[in-house]
Amino acid sequence: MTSQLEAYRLLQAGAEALSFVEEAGVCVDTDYCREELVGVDRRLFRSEVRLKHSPLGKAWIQRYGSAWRHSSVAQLRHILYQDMHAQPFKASEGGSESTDEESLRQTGVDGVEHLLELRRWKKARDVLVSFVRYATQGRMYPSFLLHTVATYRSSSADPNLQNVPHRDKEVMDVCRRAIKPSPGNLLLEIDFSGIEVAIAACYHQDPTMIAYLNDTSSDMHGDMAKELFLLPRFNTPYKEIEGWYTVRQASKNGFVFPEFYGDYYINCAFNIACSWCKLPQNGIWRPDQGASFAGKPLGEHLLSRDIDSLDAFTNHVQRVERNFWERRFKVYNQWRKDWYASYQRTGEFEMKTGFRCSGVLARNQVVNYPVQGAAFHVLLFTLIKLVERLRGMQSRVIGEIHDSAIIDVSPPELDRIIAMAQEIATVEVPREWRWITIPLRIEVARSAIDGNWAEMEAAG
DNA sequence: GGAACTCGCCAC
DNA sequence: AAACGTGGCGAGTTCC
Repeated sequence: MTSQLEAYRLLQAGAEALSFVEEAGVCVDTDYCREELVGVDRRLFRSEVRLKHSPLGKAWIQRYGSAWRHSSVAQLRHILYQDMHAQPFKASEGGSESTDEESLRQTGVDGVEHLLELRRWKKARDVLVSFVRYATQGRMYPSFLLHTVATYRSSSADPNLQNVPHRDKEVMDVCRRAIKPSPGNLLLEIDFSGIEVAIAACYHQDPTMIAYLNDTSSDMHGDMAKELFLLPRFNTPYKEIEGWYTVRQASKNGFVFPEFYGDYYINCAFNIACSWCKLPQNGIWRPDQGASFAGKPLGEHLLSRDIDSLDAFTNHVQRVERNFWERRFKVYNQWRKDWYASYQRTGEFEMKTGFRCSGVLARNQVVNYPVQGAAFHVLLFTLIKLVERLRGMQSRVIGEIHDSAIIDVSPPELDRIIAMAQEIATVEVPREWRWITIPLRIEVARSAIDGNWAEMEAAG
């Protein structure tokens, strides 16, 4: 078992390595930011005009006049739930009626789509403005901290380089085009794929999970997708069927990962029904909408197996969940129970990397912290070694996002750095930590020379 | 005029 | 029994 002293040494070396990362800084194209802000502002203006002329906007201005602010959730709450008598869909953390994206869509009020569009581009605007604000002579210097997070992960600030938009393709493009390699260089991103799932397996040693992780031809998310959506058998491989990727993603992001984090079937069923099947709308189960698979909407696949309501789907997901934890991954499930019981007895637990957690923690925290923390420590170890070995070279590690490192690479050094990263991740990490019993894999992506962070291609 | 709070939302 | 884990940040708002 790794000792607390080793944990301390990892933090010490990590802090030193990250100080070099901070010193290197990130190249940012402020001319691009300023130009792009013109277009973003134009989008914002157009959406604001549309909102003003919608029923929602009219009601808003009628009550607040020139004091109306589309960014004021307090005003919005009043308009939606008092003046327009919309049905609150859920409460926020503090107990008031929520005005988040899901809640706005659920109201069905005419005009919320313009407000959501405003929020989307406001986010992009905030990112570009912060880049301009933090840039000095074409570089900015985000902080990477190791002492702020309960799980012993890192955080980033001023600006936060760990939450630059990615999933929304359009917004991602606008924001990440601003981040560049140094002149003549390229950006390289080294990413540990599925690291949290692999690290979790090092704790629970579930044979079914280990088999999935060792057999690259198996596909856990694909198997779960078939079960979740009751997909029929086909003569052709699933991956050749239209919509397979979407269905698999729905299963992964709507069921498997939420279950790993501690969510449960009622939420999963509802989210999948809303986000992927576009169900239920106004309480009516409409199987003809949403993502489709083999030319048929997912709702129809479900209907053909007698799932004709949200209740029926929820019951089905409950059965899938039982099968998931009580049969498929029962050893994993037993580990969660034992791990939590041990915490309840002792009031503390220790991560595989030697970090100790104590205090009043909820069950989900107790189960998640050791995985989240140790997974990050694998990245931190890799980053420390990379920073060490890049001394005397031209390339610099310039950032880190929990399971990936970003490097500003001088082209002649590219192949050497990729080989270095492969060696560290797949040989040196498991040699340092014998408890790593699952093979670790990295994915490498690169930009063009003088490219940007929005246009990354697989490399290595 | 600033501290502290809530809310929404981006990342992993 | 409980019910998605960890952060940072901007805007609005309230309080002192």
